[in-house]
Amino acid sequence: MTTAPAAVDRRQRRRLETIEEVVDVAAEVVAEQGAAGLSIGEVARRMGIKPPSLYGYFESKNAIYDALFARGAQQVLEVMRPVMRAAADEQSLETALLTSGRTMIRWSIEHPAYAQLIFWRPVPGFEPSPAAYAPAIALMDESRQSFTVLQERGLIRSDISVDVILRNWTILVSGITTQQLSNAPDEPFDTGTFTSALPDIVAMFATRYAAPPAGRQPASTTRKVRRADKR
Amino acid sequence: MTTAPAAVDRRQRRRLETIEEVVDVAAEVVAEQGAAGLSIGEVARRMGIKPPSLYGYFESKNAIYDALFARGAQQVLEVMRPVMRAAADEQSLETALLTSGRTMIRWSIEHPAYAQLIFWRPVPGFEPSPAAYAPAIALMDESRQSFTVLQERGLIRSDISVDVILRNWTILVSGITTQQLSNAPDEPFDTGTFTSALPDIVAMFATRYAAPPAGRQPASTTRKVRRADKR
DNA sequence: GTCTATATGACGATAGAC
DNA sequence: GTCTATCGTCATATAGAC
Repeated sequence: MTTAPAAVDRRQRRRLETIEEVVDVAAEVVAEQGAAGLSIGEVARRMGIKPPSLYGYFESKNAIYDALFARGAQQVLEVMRPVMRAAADEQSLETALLTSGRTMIRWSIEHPAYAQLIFWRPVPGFEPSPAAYAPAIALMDESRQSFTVLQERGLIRSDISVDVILRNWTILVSGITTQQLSNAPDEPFDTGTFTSALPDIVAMFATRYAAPPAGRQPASTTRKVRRADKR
Repeated sequence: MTTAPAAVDRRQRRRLETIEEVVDVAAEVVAEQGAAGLSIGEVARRMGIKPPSLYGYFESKNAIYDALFARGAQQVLEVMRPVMRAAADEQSLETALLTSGRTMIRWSIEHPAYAQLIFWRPVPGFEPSPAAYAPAIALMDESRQSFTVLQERGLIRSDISVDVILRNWTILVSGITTQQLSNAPDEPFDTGTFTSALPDIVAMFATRYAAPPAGRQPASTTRKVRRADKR
């Protein structure tokens, strides 16, 4: 029969492969031309088909953006998940942040096409669908979870909420990534002008938010760290 | 005579006014649609003229982007210059950074059209001309100058180069701005989720880079600030 | 079912009439 | 100095070949 399961599967599989190829090619184009430089015609040209054929797989250009966003968010989640799990078991806040920050920023620098789409909003009129956005939310949830564990383990000051810690940490990661991508996008992660600042930035953050060693905290309220903390 | 100086001046002035109007309208469009959403047709429509007429004033769409970049960079320089001068005379690194950081970030949040163009690279193929970029360079130069003064006045640690300080400071400012603009662009500066982090971030930075008070610095090499500073 | 052919309207840009 | 006319390309849509 023409509708036998095997045939359906084969066709379905072929279709999914094509969809993947579209996203692959779109990612190439975005990597070369920037997120706003994606065109359906260019994708079709590289695939050796005509632009209208793409509409059999994606109902609009924004749907391709959405697939790119989804794939990027999914990849970064997969890359970050084991690192965040390991970070929660780290011996100090500083090493935990250094490894997870390095992984996150390296991925962003090495996948600027996805990073632009996820970190910035370069495409007018495009908003990621809830499904595409889900991994990004999961990433934030797991980050919050890791910080919570670190705080419970006594490596993070207990007088500051995890949400504030997380917000401030995302600011730092976003700052390094943005500066590197917009000012020197061709520098590799390992020798980047701004990526090289990560140890500095992490030390800064850890000095402020790491829990002070037990028994070393005087009753005095004039400690520098305390004083500056009115919020 | 038709080419008498007075007539030339009047025509020249009229022309410059029109050029200004084009940039005004383009700024409106970019504020509404994002940097990549600018179209010559839309600008012409709002001005009540036809698209080709714009080519009498700008030779290309990128030339309009360039004018926008130049105006934005010029404005931010003018806004920042007095603040940076004052910052150099401030009583502490923390207050100096708080006022200048607040001014810079507030301007960026309140002028997202220009900020996008200056901080990010949202338009494929557009690079600002040297002339348009000049104010941005001047801003960096004056920032470096301010930090140098603060270091000479003993408010900044003398064992770290001004360039590293400046780089790390731009990372923090860029991080706050980017997070606010891309995650909650409609929040005003005063109550923004990320702009509210500025005092925290500044305190973090100042705790690390402010010169320790004279006479309070022990010979010990185990000071926290020192230890984390291998670079 | 998936493609090609074709059409529409907006875009950036140019040439030339007035 | 502004217009009309026009070009090539773009995203998008539909009809129909195979």
